[in-house]
Amino acid sequence: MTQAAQRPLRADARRNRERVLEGAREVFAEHGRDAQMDDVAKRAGVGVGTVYRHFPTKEALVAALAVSLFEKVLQAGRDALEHEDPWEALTNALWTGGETLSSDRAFTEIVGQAEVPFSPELQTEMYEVYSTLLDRAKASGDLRPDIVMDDIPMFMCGIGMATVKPHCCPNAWRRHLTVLIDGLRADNASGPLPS
Amino acid sequence: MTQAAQRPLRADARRNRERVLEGAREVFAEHGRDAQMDDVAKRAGVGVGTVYRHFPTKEALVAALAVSLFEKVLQAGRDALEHEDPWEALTNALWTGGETLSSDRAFTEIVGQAEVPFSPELQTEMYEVYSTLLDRAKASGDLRPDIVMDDIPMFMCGIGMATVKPHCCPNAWRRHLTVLIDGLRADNASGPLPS
Amino acid sequence: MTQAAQRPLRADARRNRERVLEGAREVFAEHGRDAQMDDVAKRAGVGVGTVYRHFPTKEALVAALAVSLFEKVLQAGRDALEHEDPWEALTNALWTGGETLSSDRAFTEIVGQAEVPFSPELQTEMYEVYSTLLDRAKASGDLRPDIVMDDIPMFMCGIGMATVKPHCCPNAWRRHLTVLIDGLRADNASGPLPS
Amino acid sequence: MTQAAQRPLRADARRNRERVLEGAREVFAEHGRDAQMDDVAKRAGVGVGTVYRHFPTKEALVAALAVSLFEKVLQAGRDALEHEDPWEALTNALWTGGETLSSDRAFTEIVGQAEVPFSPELQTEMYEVYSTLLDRAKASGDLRPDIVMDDIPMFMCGIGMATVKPHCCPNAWRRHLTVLIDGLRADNASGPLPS
DNA sequence: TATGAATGAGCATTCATTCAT
DNA sequence: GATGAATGAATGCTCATTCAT
Repeated sequence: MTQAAQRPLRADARRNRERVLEGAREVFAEHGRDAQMDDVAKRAGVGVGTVYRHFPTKEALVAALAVSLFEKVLQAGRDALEHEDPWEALTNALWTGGETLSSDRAFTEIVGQAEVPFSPELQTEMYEVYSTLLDRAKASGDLRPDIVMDDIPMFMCGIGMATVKPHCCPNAWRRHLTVLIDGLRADNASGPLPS
Repeated sequence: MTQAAQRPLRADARRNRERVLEGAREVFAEHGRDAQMDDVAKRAGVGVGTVYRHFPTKEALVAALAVSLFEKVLQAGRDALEHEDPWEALTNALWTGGETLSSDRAFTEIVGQAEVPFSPELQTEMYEVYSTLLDRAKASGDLRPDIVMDDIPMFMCGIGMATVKPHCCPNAWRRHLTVLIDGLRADNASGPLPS
Repeated sequence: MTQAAQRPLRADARRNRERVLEGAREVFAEHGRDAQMDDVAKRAGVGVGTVYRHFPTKEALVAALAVSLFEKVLQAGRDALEHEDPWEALTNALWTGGETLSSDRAFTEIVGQAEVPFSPELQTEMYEVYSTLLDRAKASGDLRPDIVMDDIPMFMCGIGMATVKPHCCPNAWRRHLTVLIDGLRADNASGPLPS
Repeated sequence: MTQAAQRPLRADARRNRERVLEGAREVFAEHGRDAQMDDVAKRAGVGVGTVYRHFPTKEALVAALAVSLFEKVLQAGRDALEHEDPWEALTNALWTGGETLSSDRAFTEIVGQAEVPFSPELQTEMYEVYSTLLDRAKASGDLRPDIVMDDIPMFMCGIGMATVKPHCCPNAWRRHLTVLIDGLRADNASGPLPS
């Protein structure tokens, strides 16, 4: 009942929340983290007040944006787990994740800043999914054995960086990732990674 | 004599300029490009006016910082040209350049933003030096033949990114570069780079 | 209805705009163009931000002030056109305009500086109204025939100047204008004006 | 002796003082009271320190400028006393004073600001000279009898104002003064001045 | 004594956030 | 709830003045 009474409102609110997030994505992609809340509101077609109703601070809005991207990368990992071949699975995750990141300048800006708070659940699942991918690829002998979970975001950020530079060809990140993946192969390792 | 009479003033001013640059380097490294001019002044132990005497705007100060790093990377390239072995030369340049970049969060912040105006001379020399390094390494068959000059800054930025993430171990960028370099070897190329 | 629903906001904003203009008028009258935006805000009883919402820069605020006075002077001219007697009409315009100018030190400050941008429409109407006044008074033989439109602001500024000098009696400008008007009579012309 | 020993220095210093004043005159004429001390120094070909050696504050420098003009106007009055004809004498003073003022935008700017402190001696002599001119012209029946000493600076400022407006013809102030002088004639007075 | 580099209070302007409508 | 006008702390920059050389 209460549910029934509230649903219309919630649908409205949810739609608004989405519009704000979408507007924020666009505006942050264009202007980086210097984008202004007023511009987000304008792009979303709502008043600033509405932005603040859904996200208490600018920081919270940025965090929400980060989470939404984080989740896409996580999903890329989950999907990749389906692949039989461990190396195929890992590289698939990296390519899909790269695609996501490269399409969103905001992400790099955001992750470039410290302290983006992802929920423990999200982090745990991320850790588990990607650890599994890494472990399998190590077990099959395809992946350098000393790669660790913490190296992954670092690689991903490199990709994001490739996206930011405006003079690069749109494939820049793909070149970057190609080299990186070749470097990840166990066979190609010139030696152990510094620890 | 006239020289001796003039030098003290200039020496003082030059010293102050250095102090400002050094202070700026520290402050920007700590707070990124949001660092405040007043803080730069405080760190340098001078008044804000002095900062502005040497650098007309915040933008100019940041640019000066970028140039000073750019020149270090260029120097790394020049030095590397001395090496007999082409592959040795290239990787040496990358390692030395990486060392420079990784020690300075500001650089990544700066390069992450578009429009850093380096002088044409600087850019030209940079291009020539690194092109030579690449060409030699390609000629000797060590480097993937389809690597181009434009890929270099992209790789470097990836390194910078590795430095920014605060939770990474101090060797993070070295792990990144190790993988990258292994991926650059002609022998390890799984295929051509997307163009 | 929709009107009624929207008006309150606009009415509020408009009221605030007026308060800002009024505050600015007072503060600029007191401190000249060196008056500070914060003081304008304080006098208007609003935050600085509100001042800036209505006038994007200090310059724009000053210009708005100038326009508002300019319009009063124009209105003085329009009203004067009603008078039958051409000389009566002209002197009336001058007296009324003088009254306006003398009450506002800011205007003199502003006009004393070059480059006050009045809209072409405003300037055109000003020109037409005062030219008519002059032509009529010349035609009736009351006014010196070689007076031209460009002389008018000059005379007016003289009045403004009389107002600025703080040691003058409040009637100073009236003494000034009295002499001036007597000098404008065709009968009193000792010779042609230098061109 | 001490005198003899100091004179060379004084000559130097006096020359510098003049250079500063001259530079200030030029710079204030160009940029009005917003002119900067550094610019004055540059124009005078000296360091700022030297400007400050001769004039303790910007205010003092501006005052000195005002005094120098004030003295020219005073001199114009003194010279005019030589004329036999009282009306000739008065108008001559006005024309010569006008010439001086009109050549110096700075003066208007300066006098436009309140509180320019002239020495009592200067003020007294000014008062005496011009009062004499006025009294003689009243006695001969040429000048409106209710003109008082305080009206003079006001008229002069009107002239200064005519000079400031950049779009006016160079003779603008002469037109203004012509009208004014015609208005000063006793015969042309339409009535008493408001008091 | 002259110089001009250094100083820092002061001011215009911005923008995240609040709150009356 | 939604709106956008209002708020004011924060920040880049200026310029009169000081002082080490």
